[in-house]
Amino acid sequence: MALEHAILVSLRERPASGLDLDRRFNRSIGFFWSATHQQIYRVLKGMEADGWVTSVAVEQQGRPDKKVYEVTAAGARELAAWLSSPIPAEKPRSELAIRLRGASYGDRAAVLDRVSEQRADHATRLEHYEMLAARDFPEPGTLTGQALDAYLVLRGGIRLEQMWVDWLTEYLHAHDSPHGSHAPRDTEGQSL
Amino acid sequence: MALEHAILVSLRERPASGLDLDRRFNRSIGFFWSATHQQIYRVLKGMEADGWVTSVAVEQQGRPDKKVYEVTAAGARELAAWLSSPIPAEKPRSELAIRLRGASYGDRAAVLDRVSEQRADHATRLEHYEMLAARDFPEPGTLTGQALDAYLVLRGGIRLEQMWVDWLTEYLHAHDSPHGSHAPRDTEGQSL
DNA sequence: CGTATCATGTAAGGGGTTACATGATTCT
DNA sequence: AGAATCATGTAACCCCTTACATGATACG
Repeated sequence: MALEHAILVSLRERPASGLDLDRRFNRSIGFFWSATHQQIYRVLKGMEADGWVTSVAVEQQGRPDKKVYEVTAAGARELAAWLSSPIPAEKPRSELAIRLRGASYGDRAAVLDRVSEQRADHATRLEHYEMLAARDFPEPGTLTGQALDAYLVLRGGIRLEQMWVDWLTEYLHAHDSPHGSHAPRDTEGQSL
Repeated sequence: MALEHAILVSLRERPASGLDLDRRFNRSIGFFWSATHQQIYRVLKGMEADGWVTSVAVEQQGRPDKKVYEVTAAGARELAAWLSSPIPAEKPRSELAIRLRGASYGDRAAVLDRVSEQRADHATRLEHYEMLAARDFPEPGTLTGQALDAYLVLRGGIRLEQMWVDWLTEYLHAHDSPHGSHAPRDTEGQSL
């Protein structure tokens, strides 16, 4: 049930509507948790029924009204309790790893192409995260509290993307160079 | 639908019963995909109905019979097609990151304790993976085909655990030291 | 006028987890 | 006799995804 708590964190940082939250889940928070708008609206409804959040209809000019949610005292209590509760083991879920492992049971060249695409995606995301870090946190040494946490989570995103790029580079390199009887690839100009 | 294909990969490496697969999902394959035995049995039944696998009852001495599954030609075709198919974007799911991000809305000391536990877990897993790599792949440079893939996936597990240890170390250090003389140090052990 | 964006939903179904069930055999 | 392991399941539930729905206003 981490989505509820991710929403609580986001709403404590700043009140928001369902669509606002949807946008946030495509940005900072979404680096480590994803959610669709359907899910967000449904969960918000449940959270309001549980008394964790309240909503106020806000009129806008030239736009439909929106329901802006904020965290109640009960919601803040729930979040605090959750933050101190034991962390269940994270269960791995990487489809790409299965493909890497099973590559010899299909068209290896095709798999390597997919891996190259994937590496390019991760490299792009890595650049994006690094840009965000430089833009939003130019002086990390001075940060404290919530801003420091936000920065450190972004650092995690950078580390994770860097790991993917490194790993996939190792995979491609191991399959390209040593017994290089495969088709020549190396489309992406990637350093090693 | 990656579980079916993870099972196909595993069964192509070697035929197995449901419980065998369950054990494998706590080992090599499980480094990047987890599954409970209930799920495995249910999915195996569906796969047999679809004609992707067949089972043979095998008698054992002093133990109950077991149903050993192996991949059919249709299953092999399905796996090959899947391996060449586009890879959907991996959707992040890290409860720990949400806790890091939200730490200032609860008892920070308690959160830091949880993070320490988590770091210790990842460090233990890292050691375990490195032991497996040293034991099972003493000469990585000589590997090819399926064995090379298995090794490279294990390398990914090592990289991932290393990333967690480094990240959580950075987090703890940033919140421990009074003044962030911030030099996020990597332990990035470079590969072959 | 048609398309895009803002904003909030409903409905159906897939995938996964948790709890419980069953029956045999080996170990202490 | 009791516990642990081997081996295979059922049932209920929860979370999430995919597809579809609605109605407004802004843009070209």
